Amino acid sequence: MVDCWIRGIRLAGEPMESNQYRQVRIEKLEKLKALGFDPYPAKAKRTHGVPQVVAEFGDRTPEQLEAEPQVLSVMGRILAIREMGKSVFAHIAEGGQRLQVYFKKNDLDEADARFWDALKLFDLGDFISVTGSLMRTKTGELSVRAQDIQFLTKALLPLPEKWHGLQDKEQRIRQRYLDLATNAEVMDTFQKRSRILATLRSYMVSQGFLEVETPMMQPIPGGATARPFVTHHNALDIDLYLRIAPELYLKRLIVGGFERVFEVNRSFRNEGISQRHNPEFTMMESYAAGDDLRDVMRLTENLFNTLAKEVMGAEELPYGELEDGSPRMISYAVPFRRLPLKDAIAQYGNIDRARLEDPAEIVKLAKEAHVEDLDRKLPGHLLGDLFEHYAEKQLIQPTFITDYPVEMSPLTKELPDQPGFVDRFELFVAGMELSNAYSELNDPIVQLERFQAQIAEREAGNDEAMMLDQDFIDSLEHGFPPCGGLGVGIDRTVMLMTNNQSIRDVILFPAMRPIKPGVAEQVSREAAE
RNA sequence: GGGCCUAUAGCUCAGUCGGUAGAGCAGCGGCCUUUUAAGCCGUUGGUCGCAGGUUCGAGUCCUGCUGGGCCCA
Repeated sequence: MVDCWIRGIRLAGEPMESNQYRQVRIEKLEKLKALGFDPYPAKAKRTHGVPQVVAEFGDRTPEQLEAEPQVLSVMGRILAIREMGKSVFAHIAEGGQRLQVYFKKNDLDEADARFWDALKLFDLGDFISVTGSLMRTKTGELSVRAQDIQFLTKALLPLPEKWHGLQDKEQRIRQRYLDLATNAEVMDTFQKRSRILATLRSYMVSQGFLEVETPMMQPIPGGATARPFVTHHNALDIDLYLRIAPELYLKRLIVGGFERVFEVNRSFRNEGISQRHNPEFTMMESYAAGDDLRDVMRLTENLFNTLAKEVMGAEELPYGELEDGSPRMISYAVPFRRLPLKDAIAQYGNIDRARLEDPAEIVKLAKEAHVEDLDRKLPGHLLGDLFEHYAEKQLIQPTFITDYPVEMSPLTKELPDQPGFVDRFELFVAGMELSNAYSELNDPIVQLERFQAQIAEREAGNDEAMMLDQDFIDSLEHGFPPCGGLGVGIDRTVMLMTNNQSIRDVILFPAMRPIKPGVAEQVSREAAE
């Protein structure tokens, strides 16, 4: 059978390399057993985690460690072993941090030399727990001087190279565990991602929002213009769509009387994969009754400012490089710049602002910009295309783009003084759309008209246009108060904060093509039987 | 969808003009009781992504396929 991988998971195939490494390690495993070690015990002896040891004792001097001995037990995966006759140095890692262990033959307990013999059976990748006192070597490195060893797990397959780590981009994603185990900056990115999410949640809660959960499988996908994934519920015998946004359900909660809610979870869009797009991605959406777009802007800029300061420790963070190779700095100082969409096109496209008021001129400009599907699109759509073409990539410092055409925004309240345009912003940073927010449309009659315009678009061939959700309209008819809604792309936020240029660097298991599609189908069929 | 690049040992990478497949790390056998990309001596390990073609001879040239990366509409 051939190997078959889906999103990094090997579904079926030959046993992993039956090579010399595996064979040798199985023999060592047997020898460990013969010495009386359980190669896979259930519980590790541990008084401290490695990060904890580094944090608590990292600044102790050799004298302090001698005057006040710290005896502790730590567990970790062996990442390096340096044998020196009757001394052995090793680095163990846990939680993304390393600690040196010093095994000196005379220091080890057990007169029968069991530990010393076992040491020779350790491989890179094995887990051990070590008990001993903290010391500093003569080069000053904090180390555990081992007296007692507990063997925890035998690894049968080798880790990637210790110095370069795993480089092959494909393999790093398909076998993310090896990437995490050997590339410290990868572990760091994902630890920061976790802290960003925790900080985001506490910030939203501090602003009076309640976290809620709404369906990820929806009978009518809504809240965005995108092609959905379809799945099937057997017992109900209905097709369901993986949600493209939680919006319409969160709004129902506002109708129900929740005042401020937010949700952080995955949405799914059946579109291409790129450096900035993964078919499933994480979004935070929030709805605040009584707020308008100005309130949402303040919420948003303070959110990013808080993330930068609390997680990364600075208001100004590097993202990518300038042409001369120096880091490009992004400032999250508030307030962020505000710029209406048409002004952005005029400014960055070097276009006479007056032309953007004339539909015929807009079509002409769109032709010059080589916009696709020109005849199918309304002037409002073309403005969106022109913005993408001329302005988007140049919006480096955080900028709220405002005053969007209504055609691009079926769920947003119209601006009273600007017919055809709505009270919406998108936040751009480093040329990326980070966030999208509306003064929510709460007039059920206008909302129904907007849906009908969407249906007309769908019939004209735009399969990303919205479907009619009558229950959502019904909910609006029961009274939906003025409301400020916000969506924040979490993956892209993590990219910015951690200075990663690809969304795949901030998603643990991004979508990937199976290596053998034919076999994948066969395997899943067999599994289903 | 189009263009460019890429796939060689478990990992990181060389491989010249087409002429017997290489190094470092890792592994294995030794030496070494404060090393840290430890060092020293010896040594195992290859379906050169897959399938064709050209050639006396292909890792190398050509075609197709597959996976991955980058750029463009």
